[in-house]
Amino acid sequence: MRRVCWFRSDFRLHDNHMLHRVLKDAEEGDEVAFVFWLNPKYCDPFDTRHDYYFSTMKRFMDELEERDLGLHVIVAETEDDFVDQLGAVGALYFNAEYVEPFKQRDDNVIKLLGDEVLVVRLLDRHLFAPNAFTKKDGDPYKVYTPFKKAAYEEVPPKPYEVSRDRLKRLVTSKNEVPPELKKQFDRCEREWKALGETAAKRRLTDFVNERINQYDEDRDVPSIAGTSRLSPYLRTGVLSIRTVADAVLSAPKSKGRDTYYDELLWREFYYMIMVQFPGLKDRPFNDKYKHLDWEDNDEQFDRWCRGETGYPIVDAAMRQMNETGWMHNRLRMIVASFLSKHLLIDWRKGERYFEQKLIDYEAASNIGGWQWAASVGTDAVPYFRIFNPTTQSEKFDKDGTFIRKFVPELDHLDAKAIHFPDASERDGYVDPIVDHKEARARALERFKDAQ
DNA sequence: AGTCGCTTGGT
DNA sequence: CCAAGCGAC
Repeated sequence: MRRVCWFRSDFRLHDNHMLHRVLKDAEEGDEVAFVFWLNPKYCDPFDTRHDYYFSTMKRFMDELEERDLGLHVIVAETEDDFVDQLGAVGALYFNAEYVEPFKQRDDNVIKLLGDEVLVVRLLDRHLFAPNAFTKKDGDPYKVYTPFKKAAYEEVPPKPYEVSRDRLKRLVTSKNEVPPELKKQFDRCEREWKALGETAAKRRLTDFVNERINQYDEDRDVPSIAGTSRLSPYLRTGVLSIRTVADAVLSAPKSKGRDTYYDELLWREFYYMIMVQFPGLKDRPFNDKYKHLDWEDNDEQFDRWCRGETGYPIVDAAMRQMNETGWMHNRLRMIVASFLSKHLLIDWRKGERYFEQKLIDYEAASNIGGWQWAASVGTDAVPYFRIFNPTTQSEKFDKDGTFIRKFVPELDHLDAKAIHFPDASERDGYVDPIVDHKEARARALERFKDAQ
């Protein structure tokens, strides 16, 4: 039998549910093929996240080749065409996606394959199934804390073993780089550091050994590497969430460790919410804010995107994302609060801008985070908790180290002035596009109207 | 996973 | 002046 493993965002050989399972199922005389569907539709416009994704894929293919394995790449724009090009399939294996449009795509492919083909769709990208926890009445949780309590009762799954030797014996596919893929590889210009499985595991080990104990405090300071910085690996599947959880829970108990594990559970929570309540990319969880009167100000939105709001911490954060494809989490909260409260611009525009730019974009986490910051989500920040960007800056970027890095025109200012330079100190920098006090009052009023 | 404005009690 | 405490948003 020909067993096909369909790689999507899971560029790794270790702890891969799909690979573990196919090796378990394969019998004498079977062959295993690795396939990848390249859909040119999703490659334009080619932004930083594409650069990161395809650079990661290239690295993965190099690693496969070293082991005498390879990826059969299919170029197709429709599910029909993809299934046609799959060739003979006895069984199809893949790690499940639960969020649209990917779930629908997978459903369509399964349908086209017909009843003759064994389809094995596996939980891999998360620790727990999206329906693993429900309240006593059977409804899904809508509030994080009780969800977390339920999740703490459960032991997360251990990493899945994948035998390299058995892979080598069974896998017959070889690397192929059709012109369309070559084109994407050629468009990659960035020098990404630390791509691939080995680098990812090293970063995990380093975080768990050296930094996790201080995570609860250090994670809020954008100028230091206090966070795990594992999200790009989780996004591309270079690192498995089980491997992460296993390493974290094996570390000595500490406040930092528990806080970090809670962050993994926030990731589980938001994905569970997205599965249980479809459509949240386009509508707020809280119906009350369905018709909130957002400002339609393209100029201010563009200024926010470019990092030219005149609030140094906001601009530094946006420039970090524009330049590197990643933004520190404390800053994600600050810029999201600024867009949705100070500018009163629809959170969906910000969510989509993040989608375009972030190399670690996960729909559920991003949408959950945006709805949280904009106060329109489940278990969101109350609308009257409005971040003061200057206060946040003074608190978490005390001496302005982070601002100096991404807004060099302010580097000459001292640690006091840099958080919000006054008119005489703004030479070469933009004036603030809104007044904090006025903007705050306007947001309070607007949200109050919707109560 | 807030901030503001006010009071109180200190210099 | 300023820190700490508090209720309100």
